[in-house]
Amino acid sequence: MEEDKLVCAENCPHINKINKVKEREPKADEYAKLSNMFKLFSDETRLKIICSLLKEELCVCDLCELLNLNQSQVSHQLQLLRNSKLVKFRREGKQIFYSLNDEHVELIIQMALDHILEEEEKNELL
Amino acid sequence: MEEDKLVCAENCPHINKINKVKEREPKADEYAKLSNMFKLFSDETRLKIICSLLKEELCVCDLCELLNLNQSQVSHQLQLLRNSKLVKFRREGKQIFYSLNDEHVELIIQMALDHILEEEEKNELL
DNA sequence: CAATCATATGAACAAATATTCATATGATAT
DNA sequence: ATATCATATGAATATTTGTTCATATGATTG
Repeated sequence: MEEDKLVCAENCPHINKINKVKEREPKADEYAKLSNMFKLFSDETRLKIICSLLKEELCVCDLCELLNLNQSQVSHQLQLLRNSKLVKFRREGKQIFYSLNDEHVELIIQMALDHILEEEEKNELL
Repeated sequence: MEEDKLVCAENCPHINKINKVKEREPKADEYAKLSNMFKLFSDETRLKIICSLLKEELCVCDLCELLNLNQSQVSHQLQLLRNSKLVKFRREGKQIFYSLNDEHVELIIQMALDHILEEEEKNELL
């Protein structure tokens, strides 16, 4: 998987820069958790589910209807979101209502939207 | 890909909620851009590259050395980051120096780190 | 201008992820 | 207790994504 030989040993690697980065980079397990978190946002279906739950507590078939997805698809994705504690849920009779479990999610998405909007503005200046 | 029949048509879908969500959800192309953006953060190798560039402008073999990856791997991942304009680069002789192209990136990662830390705190309370 | 260095790229393969279909579960109503 | 409804889950398949290996490119140096 990983190589251990240097690519351009003599002149290239800028050791002081590298050390500077190493000093304050996230820890190994933080990288893992971060990428897992972003993985949840990286599938469009899941992202739509997340964004929907941002505004309202919804049951599974609300999500099916809203996003025009079949029930299995929604349930599978919700399972992933549940496993990583991104959503919480409560049963009410036969239905199960899902909602978001964290306030950071909205901020993260908002930040990413800001980024996208800025990109679009840049492109319009061409 | 997608189903068009309702799952539980009579009683279940909460139409007013659904409409409320629909009113202010991101547009189709925004969803696509958002998920593509998060996809870039979702691979651990790429995330490490991004986090490294957060602090310092680095050349390809700095990244190889720092992250213990082979050159091809790094270049391929950098290509993805370039294509979506997340990084910029400049040539200096034989070397090519990469750096981040956007300030939102740091905020997004910081936000996600905050989320993770909060999760950890919650778990310690058990 | 040939050799070398740093990086990029294409194609083949491997691994991870999403979707589907069939079926299971657990709650309610009859 | 049986039927039905809303949701969950397992396994098979399809799709996407990452890694590797071989090779190409473009700049520099002798």
